[in-house]
Amino acid sequence: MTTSSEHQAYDFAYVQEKWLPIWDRIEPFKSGRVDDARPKKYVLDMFPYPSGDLHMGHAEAYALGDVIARYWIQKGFNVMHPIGWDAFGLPAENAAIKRNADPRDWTYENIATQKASMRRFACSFDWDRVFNTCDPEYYKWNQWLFNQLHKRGLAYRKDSAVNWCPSCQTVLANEQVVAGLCERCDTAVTKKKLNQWYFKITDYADRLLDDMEQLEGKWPDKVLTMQRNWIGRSQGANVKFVIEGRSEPVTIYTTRPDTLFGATFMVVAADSALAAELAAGGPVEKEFSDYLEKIKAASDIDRLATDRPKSGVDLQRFAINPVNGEKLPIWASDYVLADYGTGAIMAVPAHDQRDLDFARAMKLPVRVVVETGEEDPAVTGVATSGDGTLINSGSLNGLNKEQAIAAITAQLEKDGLGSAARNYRLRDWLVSRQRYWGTPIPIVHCDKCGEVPVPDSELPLLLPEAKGLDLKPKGQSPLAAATEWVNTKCPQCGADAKRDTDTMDTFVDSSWYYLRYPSSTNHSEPFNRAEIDTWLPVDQYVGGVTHAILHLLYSRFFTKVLYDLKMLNFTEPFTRLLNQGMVVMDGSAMSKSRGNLVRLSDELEHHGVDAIRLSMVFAGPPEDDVDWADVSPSGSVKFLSRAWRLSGDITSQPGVDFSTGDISLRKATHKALHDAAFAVESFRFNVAVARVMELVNATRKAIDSGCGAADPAAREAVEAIAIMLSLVAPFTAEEMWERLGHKPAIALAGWPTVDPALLVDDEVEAVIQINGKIKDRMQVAPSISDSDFEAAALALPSIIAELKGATPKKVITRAPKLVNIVL
RNA sequence: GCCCCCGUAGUCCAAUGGCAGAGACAGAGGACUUAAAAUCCUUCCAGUGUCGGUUCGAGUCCGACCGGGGGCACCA
Repeated sequence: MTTSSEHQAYDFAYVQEKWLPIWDRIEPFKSGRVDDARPKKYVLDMFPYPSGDLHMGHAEAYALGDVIARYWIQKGFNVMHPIGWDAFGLPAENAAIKRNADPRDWTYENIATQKASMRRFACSFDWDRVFNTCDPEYYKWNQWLFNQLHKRGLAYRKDSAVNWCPSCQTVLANEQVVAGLCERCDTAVTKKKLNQWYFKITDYADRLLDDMEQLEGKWPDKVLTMQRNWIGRSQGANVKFVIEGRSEPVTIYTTRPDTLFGATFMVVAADSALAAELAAGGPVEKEFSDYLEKIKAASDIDRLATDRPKSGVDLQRFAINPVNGEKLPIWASDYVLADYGTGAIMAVPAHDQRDLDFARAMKLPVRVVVETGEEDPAVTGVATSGDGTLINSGSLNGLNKEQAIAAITAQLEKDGLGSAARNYRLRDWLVSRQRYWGTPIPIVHCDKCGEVPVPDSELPLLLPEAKGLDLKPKGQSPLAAATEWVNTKCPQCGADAKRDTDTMDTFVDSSWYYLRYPSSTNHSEPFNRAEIDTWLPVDQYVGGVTHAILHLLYSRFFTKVLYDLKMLNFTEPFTRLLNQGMVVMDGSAMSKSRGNLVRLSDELEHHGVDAIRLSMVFAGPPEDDVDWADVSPSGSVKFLSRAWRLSGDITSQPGVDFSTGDISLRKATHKALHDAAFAVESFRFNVAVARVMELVNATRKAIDSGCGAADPAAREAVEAIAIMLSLVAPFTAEEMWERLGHKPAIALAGWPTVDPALLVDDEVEAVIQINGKIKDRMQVAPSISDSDFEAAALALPSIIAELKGATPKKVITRAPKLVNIVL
């Protein structure tokens, strides 16, 4: 075997091979031994989906997560940095269909591949805590949690028009429909009336919104905004309208009750039960059903077109406006949504653009009730939705919008005609899927007892073997064909019964996985309360912004449910969130079809693990996309070898007293340690790297033409460089550490204590300005007082000359950096 | 259409309201070398998208606009 001294050039391949087995033995990243007195830190990377080997995106994400985890370890924390696999889902199933194989085999093979790659990538994971969501030991608890939700009415079934992907042949959650397309395969999503399982996330809408206060400043604003928009709370009023010829009044929801006097017609959602009822038996029944057929045929894409002309059917029925007794014609149209509010609206064309568009198309009257000073909407075609003075509105006349809303809401409540109300854009979470590779829903359907949960003692309800099942999508779960599995006895009455054949959305799996890591081998409960209390909530979560709504919202929901079940003592799962950007090539996402795919394995082969990690971290702020075309992995190699070379130059012995070392290099070292720590804690990892580069440059210079290699300050500097580098380039750092005479592992060396005395400069260069323009500079002591500083500045010959005897109007002094003389 | 983020050298990016340049890539030159590579050193390059405002002082704060990116989108 070659020794490191024989390697006079930096050889990343040799260093990688050398240290991996040693680290395997030392296991520096095991967390949570019982006697561990260090304060805890839970650093979590979003777990990967095992869809092949790791790619460039993984490399970036795990490099960044590693900087954080390794930093806190160096700072003396007991860090848990676990990893697992989000292993259920469609890609495995599709791959299995294509190869006529078992999704299990494909999945576990990919997990093994990724795991090996992560080890080579030197991820600081605690390998003792690994689990996969497709392990029965894990999905058992999915089922257990499903039962908990079911028991409390938070998991329920209903008939509804659901999003249906004709290609995947499965239903999709609202969150999985992106611009009318299936998020997975980009097929246009259609609607289908089905009986499906839902989680009642809408019960938690207010808390999901209000608890975001806890996350302010700790999560990216962007994500908080996206979640707020997604939940979409709106404040308004419900108003009851009497319908001629119908015993029950119809309630409508509006955010503008102040415009009630301006309502000139009513619209009900064409696909609502109410519309069908109002049309039934009337003169327009045929016209209505034709219209309904037409809009059902339209895809979501058509529906999304903003300039689509308004359409509808006059139902020839009438509603009575409760405030003025006017008869309003009732129309059915698809521009009103059946599942928002009450599926019926009052139309105020003067002050709502959609209503105005409809009124103009159908030649319906427009009545202005809020004078905004703008032109008549009936003429311009532009609704005036802003504030103004109420007119044509009885007792509301003269009020502004806000006053009118308060007044009319109070009046309606008093008269029993309406009440203040809230609505949400958020819909309940559709969790059932008609596919094989997921957690079976633990419900038995019994003719006598109805929905009966599989008893906890019988969990996990194992997924039947894939062998012999046709996994091809056909609109019904493949599990339905597993007759032996489907046919069972009712757990309650013992009669013949059938199992539910749907599986759970894989987002159920990922909604609570972070709770499992502390207890990943616990067989008797999903997670252990004492361990949860020790480790949770997650201190730092790292992952892509693609999960800004779906995964993060669902996880927050689960946490709140579990809090209500008294299984947790916190209400937000992720204290801090960092969203890393994507790795792109020449400005666009990498893909095989684009021909701009960069293979991680090739990059690692050419430049080594450390250089790739360094390139990812140094490329820019972590939230920004990394354009691989802009980064220079060979530059990273160059820098690493420069740093590595320093470790071979040091001639002093380990343990030498640094305090006798060269003061200027010592100052540079302590400043770098201080600044790099600050940069890491504020997620400016690229800046932290720059600080290390600076110190490397300063140390090179000091050794070559300054204090020399034997000076204790040189050792102090190089040790600091190695420790700082260990966050980003663990192999190089470990090799440097050994060449410096230390034993592994540098990951546990500890961040050197910064001496505040060494952070103070002897002298600083101050700037003297006149009217904000720099006129002179001077060297001053950092501790100089404002008055001394000002006097010294005014005494400078150049300043005296410049002032020509004029008296300054004002002098702004910021010791020790700047004096600004205002004339 | 509404909301959010971002515009700094050829490129990627730094700069608690206080000297626009920390770091790097690319380029140029030099030292070393028979030469090259490697290494070391030196160096060119913008006044911060545009216009206005606040301020003693603005890349930084405010407003408008231009350009780029993202989210939501008939949610009454």
